[in-house]
Amino acid sequence: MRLTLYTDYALRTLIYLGLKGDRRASIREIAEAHRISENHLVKVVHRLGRGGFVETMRGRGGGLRLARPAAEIRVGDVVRFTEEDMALVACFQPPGESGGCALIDACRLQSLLGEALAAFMAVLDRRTLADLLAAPEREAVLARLGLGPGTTGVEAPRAPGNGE
Amino acid sequence: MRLTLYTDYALRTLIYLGLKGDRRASIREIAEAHRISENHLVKVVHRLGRGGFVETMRGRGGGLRLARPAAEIRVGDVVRFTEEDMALVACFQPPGESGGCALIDACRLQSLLGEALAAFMAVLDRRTLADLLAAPEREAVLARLGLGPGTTGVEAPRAPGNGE
DNA sequence: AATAAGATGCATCAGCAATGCACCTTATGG
DNA sequence: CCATAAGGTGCATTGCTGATGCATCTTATT
Ligand code: SF4
Ligand code: SF4
Repeated sequence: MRLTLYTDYALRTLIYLGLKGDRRASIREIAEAHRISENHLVKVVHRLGRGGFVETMRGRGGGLRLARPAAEIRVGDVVRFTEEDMALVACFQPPGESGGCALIDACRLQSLLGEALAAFMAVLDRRTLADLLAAPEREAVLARLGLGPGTTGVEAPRAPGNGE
Repeated sequence: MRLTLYTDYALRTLIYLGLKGDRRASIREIAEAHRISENHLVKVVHRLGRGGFVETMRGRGGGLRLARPAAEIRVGDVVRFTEEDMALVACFQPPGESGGCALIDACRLQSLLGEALAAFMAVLDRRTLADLLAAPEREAVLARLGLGPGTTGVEAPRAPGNGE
């Protein structure tokens, strides 16, 4: 019962971008702030881009930023999108693959687990990225990430220029 | 986001034992019925025994059966007991281990995931093994497992003697 | 004794998440 | 236009750990 690091990295990235507001961030910058593998993060970011969560821009002065306001990015959607394998048990995936349980089609456990998973996701769907950013501990996060205070664009979403 | 096969095997075993009622079953028997590794099941059963879910008996004529009535075995408890690693993300386990996230102590995601996990387990805690056995598809399960009908003790919970 | 069960520990396998590397593509700037 | 700084893409490698197999011991029945 574990989420992949991949998913957590995706969420960390979104948090970082949310704190940074309008300004773009490069993959390297984010990887260094979090002390995580840059190579791995490349794939995470790319996927987030294809999923419409972040907007990437190549070339000099490029980088990434949130594609939508933080308040419109539901945590549940991110998890659903980045976590590849949401099959709690073997029978969740289409039959014929990986063994196949003898009880399939006649097992109540199956639906119970499905129900539990739905409850899990429901909690995550109730919150957006903005909720994660609004934490009172925000300043502490900023410090840990090496971002200065007052530069997040969160309390001043209408930053004049987005020039990097 | 996956439960281990270990956990699923444990639940399958309990379902099997529940259907079998008072009669003991051997590990081999259960493994064959479910077409799963006997060696692996040995460990599962052993752990279930240490956890007080099943009652094992060695030697000839030995085997295992439920240690408590099915209605008193909560699904959530079984999952909690058999699933070793319930740390959804790295930060769930005590600090100092496996990297350590830069956001720890200041991350809202952490508590949100904890909340979601609690919701997940709450669903499982609401049901007992008896609920899994009472499914209308019971006959189908019995057939698939090679157990004859009318021998489960489920519809006749007040079996006169518990003699094996 | 012989046999049929579970108990226990160790070795091995296999899948896949995680990581690294090489190279390509796109954009900016001078 | 070329140099450079970004992201895009594919493939190779590593490492963890769940899953499996095997050998041996212990316990109980007949
Ligand atoms: S026992 Fe039930 S939940 Fe588990 S794999 Fe079989 S059908 Fe699915
Ligand atoms: S980002 Fe938050 S949830 Fe993820 S590991 Fe760090 S502290 Fe935990």
